[in-house]
Amino acid sequence: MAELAQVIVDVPTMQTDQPYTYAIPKRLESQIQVGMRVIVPFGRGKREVQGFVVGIDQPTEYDGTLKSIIGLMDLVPVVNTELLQLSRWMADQTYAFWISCLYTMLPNALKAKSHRVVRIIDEVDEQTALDLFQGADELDFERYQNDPQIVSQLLKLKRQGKVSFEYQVEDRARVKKETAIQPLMSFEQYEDERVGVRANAHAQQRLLSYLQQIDGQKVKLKQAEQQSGLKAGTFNVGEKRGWLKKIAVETYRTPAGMIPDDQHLDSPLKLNPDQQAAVTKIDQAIDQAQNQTFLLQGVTGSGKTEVYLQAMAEALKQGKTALMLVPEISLTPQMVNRVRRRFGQRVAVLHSSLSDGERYDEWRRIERGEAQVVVGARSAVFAPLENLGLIIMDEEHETSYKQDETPRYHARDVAAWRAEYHHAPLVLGSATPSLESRARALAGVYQLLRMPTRVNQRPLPPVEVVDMRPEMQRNGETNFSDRLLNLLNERLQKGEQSILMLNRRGFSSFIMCRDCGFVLKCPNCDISLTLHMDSRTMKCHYCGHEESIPSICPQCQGRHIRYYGTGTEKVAAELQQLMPSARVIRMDVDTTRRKGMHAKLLKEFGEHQADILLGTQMIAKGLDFPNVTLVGVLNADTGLDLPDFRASERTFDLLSQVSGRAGRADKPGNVVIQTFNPDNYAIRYAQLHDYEDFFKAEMNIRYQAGYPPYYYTVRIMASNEDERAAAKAIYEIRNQLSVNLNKETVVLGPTPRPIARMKNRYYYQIIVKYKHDPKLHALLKDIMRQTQAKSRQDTLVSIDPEPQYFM
DNA sequence: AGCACGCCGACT
DNA sequence: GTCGGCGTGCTC
Repeated sequence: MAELAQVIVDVPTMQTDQPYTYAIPKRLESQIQVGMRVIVPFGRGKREVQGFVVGIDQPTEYDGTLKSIIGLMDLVPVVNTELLQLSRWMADQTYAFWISCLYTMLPNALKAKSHRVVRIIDEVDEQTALDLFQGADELDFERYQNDPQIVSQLLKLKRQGKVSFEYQVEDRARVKKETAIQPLMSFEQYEDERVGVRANAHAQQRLLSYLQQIDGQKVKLKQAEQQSGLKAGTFNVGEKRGWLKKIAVETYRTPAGMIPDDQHLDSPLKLNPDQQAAVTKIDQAIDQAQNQTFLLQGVTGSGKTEVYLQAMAEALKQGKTALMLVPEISLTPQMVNRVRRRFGQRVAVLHSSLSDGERYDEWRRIERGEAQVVVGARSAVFAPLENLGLIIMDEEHETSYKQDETPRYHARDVAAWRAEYHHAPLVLGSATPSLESRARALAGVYQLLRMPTRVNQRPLPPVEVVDMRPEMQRNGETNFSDRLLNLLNERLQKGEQSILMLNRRGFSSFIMCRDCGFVLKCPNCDISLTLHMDSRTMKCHYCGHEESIPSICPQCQGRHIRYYGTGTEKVAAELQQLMPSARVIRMDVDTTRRKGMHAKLLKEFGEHQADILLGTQMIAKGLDFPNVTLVGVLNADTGLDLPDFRASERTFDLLSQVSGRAGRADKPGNVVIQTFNPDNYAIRYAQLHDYEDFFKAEMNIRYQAGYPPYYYTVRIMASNEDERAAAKAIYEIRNQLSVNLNKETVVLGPTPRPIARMKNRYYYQIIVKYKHDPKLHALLKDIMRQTQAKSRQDTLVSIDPEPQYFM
């Protein structure tokens, strides 16, 4: 019988990042399983925390007295063997705490919420009893913890032994219940009941017939009302007469408007030879349970999605499950519905816009095996699918697959791990693969599948690059070249639509004093504040600091404050002036913040309620509007000057993506790219739709400079409120790194981060570039351990393997 | 993280 | 003398 359990406790620190051994009380022995959440006492006080059972009856070195597990949070493990193993691996790879990795894999609803409660255990004088406790015998500590006076009073009472602090761990995972009716009689009994009902009580007669019809089955009340056409009141009468009873049944919160229609599924489309070749290869790997990684490189419009769908169908046919990852930004209703119409009820969708409850429901459907196809963004890579037969990652080059907070995992690596575990193929799809992946395909590590032609045989639209420098000289400061304006007007007359994209990467609108050059900066961070016209405030994008727009320069008291930079609002205003009759939909973080707004705006545009869709990067992906024949990029190069070796790659990707957006149906399209760097190679090759030559040029640059994919990289960051302490910490780390590493390994820095101060903390960083350095991993883990332990002087050290940005 | 233990200054 | 400040180290 099980006696000991190894538990990872919910205390995310380096010192507690290890299993703790607990005794299993008799009453739990038969129920407890690895992967369940438990409540355990932890620490000297009466603290209770949530933890995960990661082992049962494993040998332990610990020989102190063991505490006992208090209770189980789950009836069934929430983490299966695979995911438990994965979490362990992920913690190791990302230098994160095991507990953080476990929580990252699970829906938020399973996170513990612990409550501190202060309870009176001895006589307290009446005054305090009234003032503090308002006559009750306990109070919620969380509500008063920010009031130092009350806290000190409570602590005093505690020292006197009159109150105790207790913990309650609360499970937030709520299962939604719905009312259903349960028939209580047999067909014949209902027939007998008819006698006692007046003949003109039609509703009751109909209820009896309905109850006979459903033949003892439970039916949800809402559904019963619909099916029978009876009112809720009639069912109440039925309850009183003892014909039926109302019960609560478990149900799922189906996200609004997403109810899949059952039997009217789409059939697979006919494939062209390229698609067919790709599907055949992938199917083969599924059938033979081969852990092969494919790089599916297909130009925009080459029909990658159809390849995914048919490959997933094959996995299902084999009785396996399939996982499809897409960037959050392309998880549009259009895309989701396409999958739903192919696989119907077997699909679960994991959006970021789901509420915690909805997400938990979808997760449970997957976990119970009710859904065999999962579509979702980054974190869906942890979907608890069993028997995985295929993993697909669309737009594999997207940077959003890497989480930029701990645990800093890359969904591609997790997907690769899971594919290996399940002996399943992994398909990475993109029109513009990351250099890393394409290089691996070149080396034969991945199998390259190409789809160079578009499904509709239509050539990619011609791309015009407009040099904005002469435009500015001619027309003064403007966001619109004459050429673009002409084309826009032309579309407007023809009743066709246009998309305008504003590249906002590393870019924001700010204000500056024309007299003295003063720029309003955040008091906590080293960056200028961004102008937000909708709320008429200046905001900091890093810490959220907000203040009003000054009308007088705080430095020289001058009155010539000017707005600089370009936001969608400003462009929309200019557009309105230049083309008064055009109807414009603006799409950016401000207009889409509210839930459902994103979809609503797109729907409006799709219904041609507007002529021009103006937006930021978020409009670049996955949209497919047949009536759009013009795509304009207002400022192609704002990302090019950033101190980031991937800047060119990102610009190329972005321009390639938008270029595919025009003229997909039977109308020819135009693409206009406005830029101040018309000769830049990223822009040139994007204009020519030439990935191959871009790849070659960029690889050459990476080779020269020693960047990925020729080198691996790790970023080490140290931060502190005190700048000197942060600097000191990073130099100490630098010293540790100078020993023991390979000759080929390069340590860059330390340097202050490009944004050196954020949220009132100073940041320093080191970048390590290496090809093969077996000692580095252990050394970095060591650095983590030491820096966290070292009397935790408010210095935070974090390690980011393969950072997406160096800034 | 959160708590106890422990060692120093300023109060009933 | 003690109350209570925070620095230090431990949590099965």
